[in-house]
Amino acid sequence: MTGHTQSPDPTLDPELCPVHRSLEIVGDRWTMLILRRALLRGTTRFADFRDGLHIAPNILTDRLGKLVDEGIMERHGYREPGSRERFEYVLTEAGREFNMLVSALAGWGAKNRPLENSRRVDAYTLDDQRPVELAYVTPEGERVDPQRVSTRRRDLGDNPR
Amino acid sequence: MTGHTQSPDPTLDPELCPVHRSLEIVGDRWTMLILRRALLRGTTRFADFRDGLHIAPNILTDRLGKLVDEGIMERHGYREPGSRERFEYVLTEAGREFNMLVSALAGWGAKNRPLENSRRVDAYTLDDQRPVELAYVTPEGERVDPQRVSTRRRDLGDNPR
DNA sequence: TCACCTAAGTAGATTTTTGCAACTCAGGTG
DNA sequence: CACCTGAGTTGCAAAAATCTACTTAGGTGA
Repeated sequence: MTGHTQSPDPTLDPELCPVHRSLEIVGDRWTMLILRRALLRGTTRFADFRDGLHIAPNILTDRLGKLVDEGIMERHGYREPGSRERFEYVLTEAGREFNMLVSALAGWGAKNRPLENSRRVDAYTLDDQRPVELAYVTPEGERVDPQRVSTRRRDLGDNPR
Repeated sequence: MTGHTQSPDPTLDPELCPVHRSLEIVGDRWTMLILRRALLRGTTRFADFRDGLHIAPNILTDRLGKLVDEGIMERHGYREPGSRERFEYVLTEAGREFNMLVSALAGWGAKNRPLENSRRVDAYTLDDQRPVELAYVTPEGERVDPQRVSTRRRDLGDNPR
């Protein structure tokens, strides 16, 4: 009998679930596309994001502003010879750590929505350019197939509510 | 002088970037929250998603329908003793593979938005319950710190456009 | 000096998507 | 036969995204 009183579900509160906290930042239609472009192409400038993504400038302003507020990007002035000062948006350390998220998205898409002429999204070590992959590993360093991995919370019993 | 004519940027087309193809599916404010609940709590029923996420039923209908159309969930009839047939939404293999994405989101959130009382999101092997983590690894099985990994495309030179 | 250029935005009208609340529908129970 | 429950549907209001045009600040060339 699960005659439980509906406790105020704690997973509701974004504060209590790290997945939800991340999604508060990147869970809209544009932010992750902006970060992908920054991570995969090194884009930093307003006009390059705007033209490359075909995003409306007011939306881009809003999203870049939020990313700066969140400490994911920094707005830096720069000056090219013979131009006035302009601004660029560069990833912070926290922003660069979205590379695992980009790799996870790329991995899912490549496997589950394969396409003949699709571009590859590779990852490699910065120092010596060795290829790396995103994978589940045990503390002993053994790779485990994602299909053999569960993220199910064990403190819930089998109550899915 | 980069007097090149603006070639129709190929990364624009979602068809050509696996990250974009994934985001076409999970790049909105609700879909990933639904998948998180399915993966972390094993939720399958309409009312449990609705009440657990505080999502409007019309939005939930729409998102579950899309997930079914995309082959990420399957709508199954079930019957509890003394009830009529009802329906549940269960993850397919493609859907379960979003566990890496959930782990990536959880990893970013836990590291970059740490919070005292936050719930942990762990992953473990299905067969013998050993803990696993999401990590970048070389083909030889060496773990590499995400800050030492780049996902930058090398075929672009340093043109970020 | 002045017309023109560029990058980085703002501003306002329109369209689309969400959110909310109430209602429906189908079958089962007392 | 009145009521219950889960799985939705419908209609309207509110919020967000989109499209387009305009602004701003400084630099260049004539």
